[in-house]
Amino acid sequence: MKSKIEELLRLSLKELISKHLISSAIPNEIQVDRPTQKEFGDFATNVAMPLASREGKPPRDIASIIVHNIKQRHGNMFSSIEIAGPGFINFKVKPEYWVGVLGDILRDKDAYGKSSYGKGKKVQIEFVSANPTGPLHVGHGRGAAVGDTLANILKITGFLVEREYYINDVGNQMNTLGRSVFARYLELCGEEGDFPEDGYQGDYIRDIAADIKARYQDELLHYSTREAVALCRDFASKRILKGIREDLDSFGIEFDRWFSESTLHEEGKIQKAVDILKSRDLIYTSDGALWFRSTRFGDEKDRVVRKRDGTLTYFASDIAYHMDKLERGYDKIIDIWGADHHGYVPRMRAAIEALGGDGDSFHALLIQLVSLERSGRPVYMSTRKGEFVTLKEIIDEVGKDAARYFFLMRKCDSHLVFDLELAKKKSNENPVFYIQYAHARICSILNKASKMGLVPDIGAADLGYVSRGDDLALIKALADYPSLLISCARNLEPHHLSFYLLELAGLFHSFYNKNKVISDNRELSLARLCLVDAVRQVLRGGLSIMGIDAPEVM
RNA sequence: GCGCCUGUAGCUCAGUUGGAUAGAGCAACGGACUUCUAAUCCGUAGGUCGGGCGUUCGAGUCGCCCCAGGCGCGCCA
Repeated sequence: MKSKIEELLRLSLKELISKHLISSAIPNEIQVDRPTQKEFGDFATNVAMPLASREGKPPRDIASIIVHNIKQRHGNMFSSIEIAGPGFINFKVKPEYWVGVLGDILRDKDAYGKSSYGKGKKVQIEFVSANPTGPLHVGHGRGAAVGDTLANILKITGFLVEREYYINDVGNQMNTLGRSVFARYLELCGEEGDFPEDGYQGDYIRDIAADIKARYQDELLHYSTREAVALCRDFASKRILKGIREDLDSFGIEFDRWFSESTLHEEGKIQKAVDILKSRDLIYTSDGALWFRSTRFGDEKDRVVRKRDGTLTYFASDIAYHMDKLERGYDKIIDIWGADHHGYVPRMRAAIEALGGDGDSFHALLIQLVSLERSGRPVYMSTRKGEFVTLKEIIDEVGKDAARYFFLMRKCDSHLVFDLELAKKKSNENPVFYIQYAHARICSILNKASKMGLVPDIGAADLGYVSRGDDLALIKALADYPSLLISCARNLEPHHLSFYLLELAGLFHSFYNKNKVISDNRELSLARLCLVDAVRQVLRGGLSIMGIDAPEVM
């Protein structure tokens, strides 16, 4: 509905310009809002105000020209169009037009909410990308939920989306992993195992070592340390990666591509990237190391890509990785990182620009910390000791649905407090439950109705029965859904969806308590069945975008 | 010291990219089940939007300066 108003305004302005009633160009973004005050109508626009300053006329005069034109062209759609305050134009849409939304929803089914906002542009979204050195923990869970949901939102708003997981399977941390496992293995063999200072502490390391022991017995004792560590490293990373895949699977997340860092080395892509930068005079040698001139692109200092000892930095791989992304021709590249990597953004952006990419098409979404609570009391975690709470533990305790919702109920750059007890509650305090319950309630109504021979049928229903009061309020909320998704996509902010669904569920619960859907009035019942069926569809669709089930019975 | 994020009701947070009188939920109090799911709903209260200055028709939103908290600032990953 909102985009329809925008379209009308655009057409109207176009005509006014061609008739020379307005001389400036159409603003590229016409702003239409839902006003906070009910008296102001259903929609409001401020177009007249920015235009006024360019036209050198009072805003209210401009507004009146626009209003006159729209009344002429599309007057039958509105019950009133008024000019208010400094120059707002307020629209009140006729109920007949509002109820049409129900038809859209029931006809389009799961496609309701779809739009062509993204114009088929290719978007790559890389998320989770945890090193295969340990299981996924809570923080990864938040990144996973955000990334997956954002991908779904971008898809439904008309982008072509690819999801990717980047595996850091090269570098020091992998050797540390190998040494850690080998040390535990030696312990199991009754040997002196000097556990590395910087080793991985978690119990999972012992478990992996035990598996190696079970499979190889004492064999590794006869290997050189180097060979043994390498075996442990490969065994462990494979095992851990398998675990990560399983965790993501049970979290409902699938990737289109698992991109291994080692392939960059094998295919010489890092060298290639460095050579390209070198040819553009963006690489220089200093103190025996190779530096990238990231300051040329706004970074605060230049960055090392090859250390004095000849080994490459993590950043070097990342440059090559993003060069690979650029070569794949995406219109938008989204990386989801932990907020502790924020210092990394300028240099990554610099690298992209240096390689000829558009810095503005690169977006690094930073995900803030998650802290766990249990009924308001903090659950302490220490990564250093390996005492972190894993994603698997969370899913096992509160379930996939609650976990996903909780990870999405704050905007990314806010700290998130995840209360495990709240997530398990079956009451209106728990937002997931509240939304799912609304859905189940509707299913129950539809079920009962169908036993009475009543089914929602948009062709047969007289929607005049739902064009007032609580019914109309619900319809207006449903009509917001498509533009809400666009707004999520535009700002890369999936959390709005969780708020929207909560609000819609609240409106429904309130409606439910005041009004009977199935009543003696057959016409009213049929119309309301269409209404609640539409609510059910939007709830289900929204939840599915968030990766949350919509149970029919609870 | 420099940079990024955060600061909105007692608590947890929204605020649609500068719009009209700043909103939810929880907690508290009082009510509603002979009902399509009471696992729900209705009503009542709460504010110097951290502070200050500026930009303009208009600021929670933008700029600058402070204050508080978090996180970064490696030839670590």
